[in-house]
Amino acid sequence: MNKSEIKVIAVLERVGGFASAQELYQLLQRSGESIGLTTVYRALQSLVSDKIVDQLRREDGEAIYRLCGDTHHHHLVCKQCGSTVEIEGSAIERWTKAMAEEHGFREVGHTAEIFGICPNC
Amino acid sequence: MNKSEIKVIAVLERVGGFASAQELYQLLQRSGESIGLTTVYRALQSLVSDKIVDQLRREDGEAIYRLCGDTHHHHLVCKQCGSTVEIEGSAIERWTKAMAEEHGFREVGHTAEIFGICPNC
DNA sequence: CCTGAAAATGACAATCATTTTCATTTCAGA
DNA sequence: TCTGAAATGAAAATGATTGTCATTTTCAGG
Ligand SMILES: [Zn+2]
Ligand SMILES: [Zn+2]
Ligand SMILES: [Zn+2]
Ligand SMILES: [Zn+2]
Repeated sequence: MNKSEIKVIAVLERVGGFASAQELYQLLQRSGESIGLTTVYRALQSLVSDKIVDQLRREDGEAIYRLCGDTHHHHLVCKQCGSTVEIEGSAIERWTKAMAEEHGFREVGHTAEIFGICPNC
Repeated sequence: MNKSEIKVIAVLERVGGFASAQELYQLLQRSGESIGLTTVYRALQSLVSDKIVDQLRREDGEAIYRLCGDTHHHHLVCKQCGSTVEIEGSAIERWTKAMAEEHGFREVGHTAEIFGICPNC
């Protein structure tokens, strides 16, 4: 965990939700931090692989990031405005286990995401 | 529904699942069709807005497309050798519906994939 | 304090999917 | 046949993301 990653975490805390790398870069610039765009990207990559931030995609394909809670969860994402809800996924956990057992797979993990249009849109 | 859109639908039928615009373009070229990449993109845009084709995003942000109404299934993928098994996902369908209803989302779809290590590896 | 190796940084260039431009071709209808 | 709107596609532009590489910072051992 280096200096840049700390700065990125701090700005993500201020944002309190999803933001793109470019947006985070702008925010850091405006708040007087000296940090390059490349470094913002690198810090985000590192934080994602350490599971400290979540990465998703806007409808246009741009990556967006936010601090992630530590509990395992899944996402319900609005296709229009990008707002997300963290949802309960015990059904998926059971499904994963059942399918893995049925086909003899070990060390299984899964990805699951629901997308649709939210009540506000 | 013009000539290009028909060609794109035909190749999507042959593919039988998700494919990117670039992949569809390659396939059309190889099968001797004369069609430009720009036109493939335009046809896909039009088909998406007519709800004939579903659009979503790969993990890297590239857009992928499939015909609506394809028989829907999920994949169990080996992390080592890449072999895949198509698996049944009615549990996921129910989960999707329940979560969407609970949060007031409309027009929902989902992605779900299990990865692990297969019996041969 | 030094000192040098390793890690971090950031300006800049490269990549690549997607969109825009614009000149040309098609083609339905008068 | 004539005409204009729609379709087409090559080429250029766009924009997020990644790669490169020279420079700077960090820091453990002497
Ligand atoms: Zn999360
Ligand atoms: Zn919404
Ligand atoms: Zn395997
Ligand atoms: Zn399903």
